[in-house]
Order: sequence, then C-alpha cells, then structure tokens
Amino acid sequence: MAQPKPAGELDAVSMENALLETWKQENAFQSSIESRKDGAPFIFLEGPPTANGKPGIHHVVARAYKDLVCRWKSMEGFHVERKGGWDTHGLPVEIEVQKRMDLMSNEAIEAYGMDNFNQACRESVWTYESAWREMTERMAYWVDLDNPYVTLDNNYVESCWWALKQMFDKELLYRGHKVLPYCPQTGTSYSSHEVALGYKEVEEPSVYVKFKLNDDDASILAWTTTPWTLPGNVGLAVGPDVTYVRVRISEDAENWSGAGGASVGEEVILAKDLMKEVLRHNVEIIEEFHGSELVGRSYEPLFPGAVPAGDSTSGWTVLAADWVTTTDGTGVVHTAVMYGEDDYHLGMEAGLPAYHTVGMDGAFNKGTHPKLDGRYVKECDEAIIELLSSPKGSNGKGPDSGLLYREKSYSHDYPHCWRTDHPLLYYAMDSWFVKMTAVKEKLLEFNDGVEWAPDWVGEGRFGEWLRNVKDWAISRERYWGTPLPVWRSEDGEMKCIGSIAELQQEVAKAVSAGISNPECPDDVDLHRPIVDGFTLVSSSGQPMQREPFVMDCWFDSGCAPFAQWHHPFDGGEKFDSSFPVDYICEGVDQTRGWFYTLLAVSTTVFDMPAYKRCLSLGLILDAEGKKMSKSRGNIVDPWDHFNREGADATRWYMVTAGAPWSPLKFDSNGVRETYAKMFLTLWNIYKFHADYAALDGFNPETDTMDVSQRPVLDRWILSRLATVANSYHNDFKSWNFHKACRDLEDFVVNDLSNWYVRRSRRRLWDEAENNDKLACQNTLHEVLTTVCRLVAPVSPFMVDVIHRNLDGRSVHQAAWPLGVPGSLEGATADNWDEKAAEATAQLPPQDLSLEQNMELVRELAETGRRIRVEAGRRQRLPCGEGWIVSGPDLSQFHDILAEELNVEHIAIEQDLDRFQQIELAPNFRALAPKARSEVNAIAGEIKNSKDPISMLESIKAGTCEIMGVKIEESDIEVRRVERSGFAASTVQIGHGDDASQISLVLDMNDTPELLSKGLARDITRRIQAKRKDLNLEIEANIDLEIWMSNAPELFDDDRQWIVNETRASGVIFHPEGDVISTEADEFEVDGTTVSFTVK
RNA sequence: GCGCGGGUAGCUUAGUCGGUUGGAGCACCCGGCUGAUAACCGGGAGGUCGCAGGUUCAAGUCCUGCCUCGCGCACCA
Repeated sequence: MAQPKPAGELDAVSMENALLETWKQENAFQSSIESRKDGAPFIFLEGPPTANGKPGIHHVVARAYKDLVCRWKSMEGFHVERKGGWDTHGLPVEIEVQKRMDLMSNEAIEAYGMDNFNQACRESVWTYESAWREMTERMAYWVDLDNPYVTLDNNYVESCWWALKQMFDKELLYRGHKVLPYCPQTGTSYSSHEVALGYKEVEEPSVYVKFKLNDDDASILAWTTTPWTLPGNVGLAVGPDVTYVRVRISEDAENWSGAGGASVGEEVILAKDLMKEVLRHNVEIIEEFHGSELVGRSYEPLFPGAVPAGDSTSGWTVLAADWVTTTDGTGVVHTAVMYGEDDYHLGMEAGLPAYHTVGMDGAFNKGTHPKLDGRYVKECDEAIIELLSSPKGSNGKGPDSGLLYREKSYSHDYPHCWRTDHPLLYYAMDSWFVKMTAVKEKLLEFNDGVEWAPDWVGEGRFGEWLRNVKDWAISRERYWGTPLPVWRSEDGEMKCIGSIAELQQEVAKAVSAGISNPECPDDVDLHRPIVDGFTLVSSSGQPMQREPFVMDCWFDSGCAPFAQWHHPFDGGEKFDSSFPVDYICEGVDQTRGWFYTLLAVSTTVFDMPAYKRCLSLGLILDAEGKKMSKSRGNIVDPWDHFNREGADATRWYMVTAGAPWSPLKFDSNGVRETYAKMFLTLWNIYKFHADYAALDGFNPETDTMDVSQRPVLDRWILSRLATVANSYHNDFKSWNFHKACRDLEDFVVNDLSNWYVRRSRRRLWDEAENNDKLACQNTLHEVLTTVCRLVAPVSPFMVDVIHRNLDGRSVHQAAWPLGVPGSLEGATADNWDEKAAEATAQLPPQDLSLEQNMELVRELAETGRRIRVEAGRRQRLPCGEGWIVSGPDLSQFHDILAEELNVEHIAIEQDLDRFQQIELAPNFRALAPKARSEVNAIAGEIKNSKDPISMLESIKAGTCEIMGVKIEESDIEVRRVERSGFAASTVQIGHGDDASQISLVLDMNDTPELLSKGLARDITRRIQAKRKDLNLEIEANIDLEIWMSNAPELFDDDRQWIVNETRASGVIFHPEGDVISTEADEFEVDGTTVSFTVK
C-alpha cells in the first residue's frame, strides 16, 4: 500500500502511452503471468492472424475479447500463458506477391523460379508485422509476440507433417478424383470454406437442348446453365418416379425471340410438371409414363468425338437418379461426368466415359469441335448456341430445326475466385482428401461438449456444418505452403513422411538404391522447391516423386494446438498439459474456418476435441450497418481512437455496445461518449479522493475504520459495490460482458459519482481530523480499488494508474474481487486451485434492504425537485418542513434527505389520510384465473370505485363480491396517492407484493428566517461561481463587497455563513442606497437585486 | 430456396414468467443545480414496438404468414 498522491489533470492518451512505457520497463505482462504460476492453468489459444494485411478496428475487437478473458482469468488466480501466432502460408500471400511482381499465371511463376517466388512470399508475410505489433501493444493486448508460433517455421511444418502422417496411417488421407471448384487463372481448386467467400450474382444464358433419341424421332429436352459443359455430355438423368410426357408440337409459336425453336410435328419428352414452364409451343400430349421407362434409351452425342466412348457401354444413354426433381429445368439432367459433383458420382456408378473436354487452363481440348478447340470455355456460350441451333444441330443428326429448343437468361449466385474474381469451374481433378465423413459422429460428439457462446452457433451454424460434413480437400496446386509430404511411384505406391528424420532416412535409402539426391541436412527447408528435389525409393525399387501439392493453409492453423510447441518432437510435455485448450475466441466467420479445422485436425489425429469453450464474435459493421471492407473504404483506423479517446474508452465502448456475438455497428461517436461518461467520471472521482487523501496524508493501511462504524451512506455504497461486483462476475461467467460493463458503468456514474461522491463532498472539505472524513476516505479507497479491479480486464490503463496510486500495486497483479471458493466453476473446474480462491479479496457486506431504502430516498429527492418546480419555489430557498407519509422507515436518511430537499426539518406524518388517499388496483395475475373473461369488467369496478376505503374494508372482511367473484386481498394492490391541492407527490417503488408507496409533502410557507437563508445561499453560489471564473485557488481568500436592494432581512448567522463559505477575509455589506461599484456583478432573485465584487 | 440472428423514439439500445402506464443514453427545447466532471437533476417534445393475421380476459413478449437487414448453407442440373 502507498499513500495516495494528488491525481492531476487527465490526458488519457499520454497517460496510456506513459503507462505502456512503465509496463515495458517492469516487464508487467510476463510478471503478471509469473505471479500466478502456482495457480491452475487456463489455456488460451491465439488464432493466428496474417500479417500481410493492415490491422483494422475489427481486429481490435477480437483481440479485446481475447485479452479480456485472459486478464480476468489471470486475476482469478489462473496461470494464463498467451503465445502469439502468425499465419504465413497460403493463397492470399501468393496473390499479393503475384500482383506486385506481375506474375499472374503459374507459367510466369515457374519461369521466374519457384525458389525466388517463395522467397518473396516468405518476406511478404511480414509486411505489416510492425503495424500489427504496434496496434497490439497500443491496445494493451497482452500476448507474447516475442516467441510466437509461425506457420512457416520448419518446426511448425514438421508438426503438420507429423499430423498428416497420423491421418495417413489411419487411412483417413486419400488421393481422389473429385469435382471441385477450380480457378483456371490461379490454377487451383478450393475447399468449400474458400468457395463460400466468392459467391456473386451473375446473369448467364441457360439453354434447353434437344437430345435426339436413337431409333425414335423424338428428342429428350434437358436444361443447363453452363453451355460449356455440353460437349462433355455423356448421359441424361431422369427421376424414375417422375412422370414424363411425350408431346407433339401442334402449331408454330408466336413471338419467338432468340435462338432455337421447333417445327410442327416434332416430338419432345420432358417432365409433365414442367411443360408450362418450358414449352413455348402449343402441343398435344401423346403419351405419359414414369422416368423408369426411359432408362436405358440411347441418344445421339451432341458433339461426336469430343469424348471417346472407351469401353463404356452406358455412354449417351438415359440413367435413373433419385435426386432429380422437377423444381426447375425439364426434369431431365444433362450429365457431364467431369464437371459436376452429382454428374461425377452418377458417371462412376453407371460407368460413363470419364474424359475431359476442358484443360486445366480452362480452354477446350483439341478434338472437341473445330470451332471450340483451344478457346476459354466461358467465352464459348455463343458459339455453342450457334452450333446447336444450326439446321440438324451440332451433330447433324437432329431435326431440321436444330438441337436448341430455346435459350433463357438465368440469374443465380455463382462461385467466383475470392482472389481474382474469375468464375470458378466445377472440374474433376486429382486431389488429396481427409476423410472427414468417416469421423462425422465423433465431430458431432465433440462439438456437443464444447461450451459455445452464443450457444446457437454451436448447435445451429456449426452443428449444421458438421452434419453435412464433406471430405476435406486439402491439396492445392500451389507453391507457397506446407508441402504435402507424400511421395508416390508410378505404380501407385505411396509413402507419407512424418518428420525430417524420416525424410533423411528415406533419402539415404534411395541413395543407396542408386537414386541420386541432394543433401538432406537436419535443417533442410521443408518448403518447395527443396522438398520436390528429393526422390525416394519404393519397396520394389521404383523412384518416388513428391505429390506436387501444398496444403490448404487452414490445415496449418488447425494444427496450432500442437504445432506451436513443435509437438511431438519437443518431448510432448508442453502439449500434454495444454490440450484441449480452455478458450478460443474469433469472429463468427471462423466457424467454417479455424473453429472447424481445429476440430477436424484434433478429431482425426487425437480423437479428441481441440477446445472446451469458444466465443464466437459478431461481425463489425460501420456506423451504417455495412460490413467493413477494403473495397468499400469504410474501415475505421483504430489509431483514430487510440490517439483521441484512448484504448480504454475504445475497448470499453466495444464491449458495452452490444453482446459479443451481435454484429457491432462501430460508431465513432460512441467511443467519445464512453470516454466522457465512464472514464472522465471515474477519473474525477479518483481525483477527488486522491487530492484530499494526499492533502490529509491519508494512509489506507493504518487509518482504517470498520465498515459497521461508518455512516449509512458509506454502508450503502459498499453494499451496492458488493451487489454490482457479484452480478458483474456472474455476467462474465455467462459471457454477458456487455451487461456486466453496462451495469458497472451505471454504478460508477450514478451510484458512486452522482450520489455518493456528490453527497460526500463536504465531508472531505473539512480540514480537521474526524471520523466521518476517515470513513469516507476508507470507503472511497475500497470502492475505487475494487472498481479498478473489475474494470481492469476490459480497459486496463486508467484503472492501473489509479490502483497503483491508491494501493501501491499494479491492478494487474491484484486479485479478482470475488473470493468465494468455487466462484471459478466453469473455468477449469476439474482442477480448481484452492490457493487461487484464497488469493482473491473479499467484498464488503451486502445489505439489500439498505439498498432498497436508499433507492427510495433518491427517488424522494428527485420528487422534491419536481414538487418545487410545480410550486414555483426555487431550489435554494429552504422549506420549513417536509413530511414523509407512509412507506418504510427512512429515519436514518432524514439528514441526507433534508439536505437534498433543502428543508429545515423532516417529519414522519402518522395521519396518512391528511395528505394521502388510497386507490385500489387489480392484480391481474391473481384475479384473472378466477374472473376469466370478466376480468376486465371486474378490474374496472375495482379501479373506478367511488369509495375505495369501504371497498378495501369489505375485501378485508371477505364480503366483497363483484359479478359473482369473491375479491380477496391478494387480488388487489392498494396504492397510496397524494391528495390534490398540496405541494406533494407520491412515488411507487417496486410492484406486486414488494410495492411500496410513499408521499412527500413540502411546506411552502415562508418565514423571515427561511428567506434569509435562501438569500444567503444564492449570494454564496454566485460568489463561488465568480471565484471559479477568476480561477482562484480553493484556499485563496477574497475581499467581498455586497449591495442589495429590495431584500429580505439577512440575519447575522447567514451573513457569517456567506463569509465562511466564500473564504472572505474582508467583507462589507453596504446599506441600501450606497453607490454600487461599476465593477460589481449583479443578479436578481425573487425580486431582490444583489450586486457584489470579489477581489 | 433452407437455416440462424436482428427490426422498439432522429441515432444507440433495455425490456424477466404474457399482466394493463414500453424504460434509458445521445441529440433538441425549457427550467434547476454545481468550487469534482466533457457532469448532474426536473420537465417537454419525440413510439403504428417491421407489416398482417391468430391465441388470450390481457401480446413489444407466444403462434402463423409476409416484408426487410445481416450472416451462413445450398445453389446444383
């Protein structure tokens, strides 16, 4: 403990910056962890940001919540280590470098040299590291950035390799041929979570195509929105139970627009339900049948030779598929095996020929059609439509009207490359997968055990995702990332390497088998192209090349719980004691990202969940509710606020603006408001206390006083403190940080500042030693230090300054002010540490009825002002008498009340009827069940009773019956209201059984004594204002002259009072008629004119 | 299209188990109070509780449908 020093003026920004310097010198972060090293561990895991983008305010929000929980748990006594992390691999990095170096194709990169390119990537990921570091430090996010995990580190990559090998050994890793969204420009396919980033609404031509049956004049109609897949068509799918019709065109269509058409007499087949939608001609139905009857029919390929038949017998026939619906199209699904997921599965089952008509560059292969070969598929829509609609169609075997029935523009959301904006092609390709479908039940089970905040993200959004889990496509045809550690021989043998040591062994084995290899040292760089250079040897002596992929960078971050410790190569201890982690926290957009990949990796590798609690944060929107994004240019720079209101106010604002999981509309004005209300007020309370404590040499350690000895006002604020701290803690436990902080702010501003401090000012002004002042100092000391501790996790700066000055220690070394053992349940309850409980402080005693009564007193004080306004009596003119009518016993508050109300004397009026009358009100809750539909009528009778007193009596006597319903005491509420005609007002506190009504009556009669007192107060107030205007020291003495006209008599006592209050050493009260100084200030009150000079 | 979360005063928001008079803060107007404060207190103005039905004696609150914003899923043929 220390004796408080004076507080000084507030400059939040420089105060925070100075404190940052102090923290740095004291190594405050590390020592705050160190000092709790005996406590139970609370494991936090940092989701690694990528430092090749500038940090924005949304990053500050996420980091504020991470920090908040870690600091809170730390103060509770937990040992909370916080390792930083950086995400450094992946497509965003490559694209950034590609743009900068103008290497917009894979050929260009390879021409430039993969090693050079990857070197550029390696450097690029640190572009904004210092910006991130500065932001992180300035906002006081305590995280260890000096020893972070970095996904490009060899150790980290090695752990990822190890993890992958675990999957490989469990046969969860496989090489497959799947249809994936693919970007020909970046030459890479995407996993579902990446695809989700790039949906855009586009309008494209869709076509209805005639597939001319063999041995039949009719054609089957099918629809597609991707004409470029038509050359790849090898089958038509129908629903076996769907009803189809064969129709004949009976007359020409009118107003035909666009390409295509059909002649009278032509026959087409389609789903019955869709005739109206599809057909533009009048037709006659020839036949109706189920899809199953179509199965097996064969038709003419649209582009003969584009796809070789191979040994397939089912090519270009009609197939059955359950998933075919009649919601759109024609009820017949055009199937191009290589360009649709359903198509691919169907094709594999049915044995359709599986050949590409499109190359990896997005252009048609040679041999597709002379007019299409080598052209980018998305630019061929027109050409294909033209070919189809030519007479007899593209294959020359169709009807004279061609193979196109009609075209229609179609708008839908279509996936686009989230980096380059190009439309993605669904494309069957070689890829590596983790068999997530095999562990789906485990994923769901583990997810059930996670405490989600809010819970609906876990059950809903994330649960939904898991229930529909797909195998994870983890390979990327890219350069900068963790290389896939699988080597493969031409005959298909595969080897997955799980460590550097294993790689060295295998390389040595290959060398001794006669395969030449570069050196493979202990510190071999585990990136491309180095690892590509190694050729291993298969069991049969064949050379094995590495599969030329890197991993989805989400796999990297999913490995963070163990790769950050280089597990298992570090011996495993660090990991064993920290897994699964207690707490993670990121934006809700990570549901499919990090939240998923963490669980995916932990489930497949360890058969365990990765985290116990997950706080999922809402998006950050701008003040208009629009998502913040670089392209919109509506990103708020955190420094705007760090440099204006400071990080404390910024953080407090973010937490109080709404629930953590609700979208936050970031309003700059709100930060300012938070600063003005919360922090300025807190500072002024502190300044008030510290200045006087310093003046009086108050020593909180020795000048103590038992709470029970202190005045009621002190016991009240201490009880409030205990109540608020308790609910604060409970709200923290249920993740309702916003509620907690709003309530605390309300306590600071209203209870503490506007009532306790305002009521206590005069107590501290007294220069003599006395018990009352001592009590106040003790109370302020306790309340302030406790508030500091409660605020500290959220806004760590100002409260540390205050706490250090009052207590001598940093608030971040202090204990959370709830010392009840077990209060930490939910953290790591399994190993709750008694010591941590003992270390936390105790709160002052609670007295709820005292709190309730004070509430009433404050209500009455406000009521008094209302009465005066209504009666036109100014506040400074005292009333002789005030009566309190009914209500609980407030006698211990009469002093406070008399001062607040400015009345000479408070009395309790026993004769309630003198000022009050009663009103009866129905209690619907009790009355409704027995009164049923008559309740409103009965309620009306009760409310409007002309004689409520006798009605009450009969109710009490049990003889009151209205409309056949017996009314009992519990069916009504008795309300007391003031009688009209008095300067009085009635307030109601609470409702139902707790309700109490209380009236306040003020005596409006004047006496010479009251007029004199009132005048003295007005004069004093004006002089004080003048002193303030003149910037006089509080202790400074003044010379005072006063002139008055038309004034009531000013008694000696009141004259003396003015002199004392204004610290006047010389004073002249001029008799009426004296010449008033030209320098005098003048004011008028109730007809009296007063002039005065202050010197 | 499906799912989740919103829609309450000009703005930001609270609103418990359905209970009859929907609270705050900011901004605005009038008044008061003040030798801690960018403060505070009283009053005023400002509300179709997204819309429409329904259940109920009683709906901001429960149910159904719709509109709208945000997010996610599926966007498939």
